[in-house]
Amino acid sequence: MYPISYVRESADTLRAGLVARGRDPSAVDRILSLDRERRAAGDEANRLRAERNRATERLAEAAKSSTPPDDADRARLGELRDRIRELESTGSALDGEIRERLLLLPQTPHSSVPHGTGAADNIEVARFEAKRPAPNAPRPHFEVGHELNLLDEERGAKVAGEGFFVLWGDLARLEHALIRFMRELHRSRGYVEVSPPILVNSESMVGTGQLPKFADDSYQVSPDGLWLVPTAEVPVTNLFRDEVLLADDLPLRLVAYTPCFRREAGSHGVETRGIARVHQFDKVELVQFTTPESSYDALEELRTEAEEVLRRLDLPFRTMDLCTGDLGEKAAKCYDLELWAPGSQRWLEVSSVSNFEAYQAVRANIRWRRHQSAKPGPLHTLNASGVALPRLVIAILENYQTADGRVEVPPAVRDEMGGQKFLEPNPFVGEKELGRGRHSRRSSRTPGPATEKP
RNA sequence: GCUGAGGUAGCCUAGCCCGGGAAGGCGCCAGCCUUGAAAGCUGGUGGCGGUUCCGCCACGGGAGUUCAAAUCUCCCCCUCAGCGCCA
Repeated sequence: MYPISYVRESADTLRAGLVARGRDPSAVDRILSLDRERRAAGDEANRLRAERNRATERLAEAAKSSTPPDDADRARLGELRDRIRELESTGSALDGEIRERLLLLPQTPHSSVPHGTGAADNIEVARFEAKRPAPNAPRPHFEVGHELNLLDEERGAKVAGEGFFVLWGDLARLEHALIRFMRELHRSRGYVEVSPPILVNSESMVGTGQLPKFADDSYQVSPDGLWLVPTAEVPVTNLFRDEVLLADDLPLRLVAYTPCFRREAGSHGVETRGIARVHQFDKVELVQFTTPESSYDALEELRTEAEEVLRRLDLPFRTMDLCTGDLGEKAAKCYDLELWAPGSQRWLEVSSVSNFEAYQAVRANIRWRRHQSAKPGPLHTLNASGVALPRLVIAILENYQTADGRVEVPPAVRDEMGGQKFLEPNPFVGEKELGRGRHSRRSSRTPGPATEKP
């Protein structure tokens, strides 16, 4: 979000940013014209209030000295009150509409962002090949998961609904081991751990940009109207809403593990198999608060930090520099980290590394000051997944398969798994095998949409 | 959830009963003094708009009464204490 003063001063920059994103630049002009209306109403109200205050002073003076009040003043004041109320109510209606429109203006892309219209124009800026040999004829994660009775979408659907899943036995253990591994990694590299609320109020959702535009993407809980967080970014960034940080506090590096909840409205029917797109998942998230001049250094640091997770797990991945047409609403620049899933023959986005510049700081009123007597101004916020779990689990199930149908535990988390080298099958299955209901009649070898190999 | 007390500038506090220009202290900034610093003294120190100066807004948020609201009325939020409930 941009302050109205910035829109007045830098309308051309904003229009250019909208055009680069393939959006209509006239949104800026609509705001400017509402702003002119608003200021005209404000100026008139201001003049009338000045007149009112002077008449009121005369009446107050008369009351004090017990001289008779001027009836003309009283009559005029009645008129003024009505006219001022009128102007104030049109003024605040205009304020509301202006704010609404400001909240919907996307962040201007940074000058280094490649121009383009969609995902095809994103630029690969890094690629990592695993040191261990690629598996021979790998199968998709859900097949392996079902075979070992470790992955159970059927009971997830029964308990909660389509798009929910259950991990059993060693796969649940693996997930927790990965969470602990990532938290410890980031903590040891200077990130302070924080365990935030995962229900948040609407102000927080506006603060980080989920509202008002993306209300349909999140779950709202009745009867209190709180929201289940779609990412830890929301509660963690909002920790400092309406606060002023000192330069000495910056950069502030935070790491948080939370569940995340996404309605994925509009994506029904896609990716029904497996756990690449689900309504509830776990994620380790990194958040940074920085000074405006250092946020692009912080962006590279966060990218390195997220990539380090994948390197240590020895998983093949590539890093994409998102183009103007694919860049999220909030971000001035964004890298996506994509893991290669050889069983499904596709790239899986496991991390978005974004610099929001002042987009969130203005919405959430998070400020900093250079020294104690300096005027506070908006700081810059950034975040990176470090990383999202279901897709990481997918990549492990597909990259760590062995020829005899087992799945190896990545060496980096073996200690967290009591030194265990392979995932053991889950022996308890009830009357039927886990996860075999809906999909059991399908072919046992159905790779997803193929893309290029790493 | 109930009862009570509260919310005033970065922080602390007066004003509220009984309506009429938001006072004071701390902190911070500048100046004076000083070799330097402290102390002391003087001034400044919320936001917006036009800019020597002035105007408007601002007392948790909103609505109302009134010529006029920090002050009276109503609704909501938050903090603290006691009680209740509770993993």
